Amino acid sequence: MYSVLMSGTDTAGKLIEATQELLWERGYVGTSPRAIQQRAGAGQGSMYHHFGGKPDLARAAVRKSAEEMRATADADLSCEGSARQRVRAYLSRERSVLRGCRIGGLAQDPDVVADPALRAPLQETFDWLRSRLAEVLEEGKNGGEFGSAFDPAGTAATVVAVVQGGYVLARSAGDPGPFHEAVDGLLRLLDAHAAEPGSPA
Amino acid sequence: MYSVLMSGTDTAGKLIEATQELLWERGYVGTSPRAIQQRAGAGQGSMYHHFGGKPDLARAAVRKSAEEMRATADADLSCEGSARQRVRAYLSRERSVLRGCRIGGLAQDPDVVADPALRAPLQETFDWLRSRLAEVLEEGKNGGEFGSAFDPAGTAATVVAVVQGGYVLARSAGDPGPFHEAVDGLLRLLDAHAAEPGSPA
DNA sequence: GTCTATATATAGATAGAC
DNA sequence: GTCTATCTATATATAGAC
Repeated sequence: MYSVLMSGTDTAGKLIEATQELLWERGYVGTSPRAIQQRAGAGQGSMYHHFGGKPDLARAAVRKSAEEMRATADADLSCEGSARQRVRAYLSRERSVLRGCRIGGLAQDPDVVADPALRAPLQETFDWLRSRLAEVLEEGKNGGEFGSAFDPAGTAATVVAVVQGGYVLARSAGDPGPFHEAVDGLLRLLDAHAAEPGSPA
Repeated sequence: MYSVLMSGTDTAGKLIEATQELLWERGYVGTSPRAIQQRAGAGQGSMYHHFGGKPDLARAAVRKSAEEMRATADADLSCEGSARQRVRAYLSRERSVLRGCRIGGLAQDPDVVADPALRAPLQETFDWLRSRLAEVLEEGKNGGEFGSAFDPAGTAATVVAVVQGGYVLARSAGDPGPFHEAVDGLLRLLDAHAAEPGSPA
């Protein structure tokens, strides 16, 4: 198995990176081996030497994208500040909204959800993200940032869904606006759950 | 132009309905004219007699699906009850969660967002839905259901995003669970915005 | 209106030379 | 490891008979 830790300077690495890009832009069904080879600057022979075919290459590319996405999210959620500030940092990070989510976008593809090896990185990424957000929100609740009725796990699922759904609304509108409206609406709802001023910090 | 009001008993209607189903199941890129003809029980000649080709047929099918989706949502949001009850009715309606949204799912398809005539029904549907939800929430706020800091328009965008994102999480997990967790988390956040008991009904 | 024949391009992969 | 040739199936459509 090709190590995901290598950078894309060798042929196999370039093929993986080209596949990552194309899966993001065109989805799995819309990505052809030919397009991958052209973008990677590699020939047919190279691709089928290093990988068993399109599904095999796609599995490597999706795993790598999932790892990168987790690292990015973890950086936001592990920064300095209160739980509320860290969730806000995650939600307000600059994104190329109209491109959508590299991982979430693949969930629409029937051939991806039908192949356990292709779907697994999606499931693992969102499971991890929800649980990491729940952890942060739980810390905030324990620290007195939220009231006693506040539900960290449920709220974590809502936060992730707003981001993924925001992408859908933005792409449908051809405009990043709806993404930001959905996120801002969520942040206001979260503020309403804030504990009374003067609660334990 | 083929009237969207006719039922699918004639050939053109059957072609449109077959296309609606396939777009939902396989997306635009993943749907071939051949598959449409087979599902509709129509031949090549029929399809190209009634429609100019795949894009033309897809435009008719997407417009029809969008109309149907708006009618369904409007039924929930126009029912009896408080604003909170109507939004809850919309969010808690029974859905085939793992199939995803017929309209939102198409936003992932690059050929859909690139074609203004194909993307327009998506944009119009979500614009309408957000504005209809904002209307309901505004009525609720005016009726004293929510506090003065409550933002109907922002919350409406959040509600729509949670549903669309919930589909993404569920399909990624191969399990409807995450959809319902995201929706439940949202409903709890909304409850936190409730006005004090005793406010004007 | 519907059918069959035909046409070009691409998808996705294998074989074997170098 | 990489290249070129080759292969079968499908995508997407046009032409013209009936």
